[in-house]
Amino acid sequence: MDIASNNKAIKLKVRDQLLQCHEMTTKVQQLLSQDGSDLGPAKDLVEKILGSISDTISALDSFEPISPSYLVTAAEGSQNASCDNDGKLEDSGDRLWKKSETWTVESTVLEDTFSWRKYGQKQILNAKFPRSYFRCTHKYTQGCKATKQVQKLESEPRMFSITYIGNHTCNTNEVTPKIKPCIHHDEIITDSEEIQSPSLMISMKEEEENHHHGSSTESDLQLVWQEMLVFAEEHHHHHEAVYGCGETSTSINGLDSADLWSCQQFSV
DNA sequence: TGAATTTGACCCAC
DNA sequence: GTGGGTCAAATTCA
Repeated sequence: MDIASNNKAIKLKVRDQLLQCHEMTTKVQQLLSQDGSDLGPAKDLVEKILGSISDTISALDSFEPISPSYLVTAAEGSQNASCDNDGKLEDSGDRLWKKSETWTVESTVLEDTFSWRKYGQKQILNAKFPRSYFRCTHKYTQGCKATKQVQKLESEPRMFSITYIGNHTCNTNEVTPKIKPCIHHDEIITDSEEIQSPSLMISMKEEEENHHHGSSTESDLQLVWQEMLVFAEEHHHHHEAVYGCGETSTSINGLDSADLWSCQQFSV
């Protein structure tokens, strides 16, 4: 494995660590919810931590598109079960792009740091809830190919299965964003009765693959983490515009749409 | 009035 | 033929 591939493996490892942090924080949140005493500030803090972790994961995913050769095993469920070296799928660049950069998040939190435009909704066979289709708002202005699909989980209607297809290639700094106040996770959570106990689980088979094949060590992990912190500090102002306040209300719209499912169609 | 969402129609892979 | 994904006109929203 070359240096670049090793760094990417380490980056995935870092994200895996973040996911574990998110899960542990979620458990703390559940414990706090069970406690009847006044722990409002603590709960708020936990929700902010969860939001920060989710943002970090999203930012980590979006900083650098992961090469198809590296994520050739990326898959999610039966839909992408054929993410092997199937020649039929690899003769098209677009299909290759899709099959190689697909991952799924199961979360009660629909928001992320990007701007999405809903372009369709379908009732899926044998599925209780419809699936919504979103594309990047900058698809036509910047040719960004990122899309996502959102569907409620039958087993846990409060949660959504969010499938991201492709990394963002858009540069939100090059467009004139609508200046809006910062939107924080706690505000979004507060705004929706659906959102009570954020729980994030990412299923990425390519991560498991790379865990096995990668040569990363704990010391490597610490070094990368320190580099990420330095990088984040150095680019704080830049990314604040991208991931903090500069973007439009992307997932808020998604949240509204998702809530409409339950309000208008399913009366959950 | 422009942007975003909805939804039926269409396309394509299986 | 069927089902999933996308398109685009109509509608709604801010």
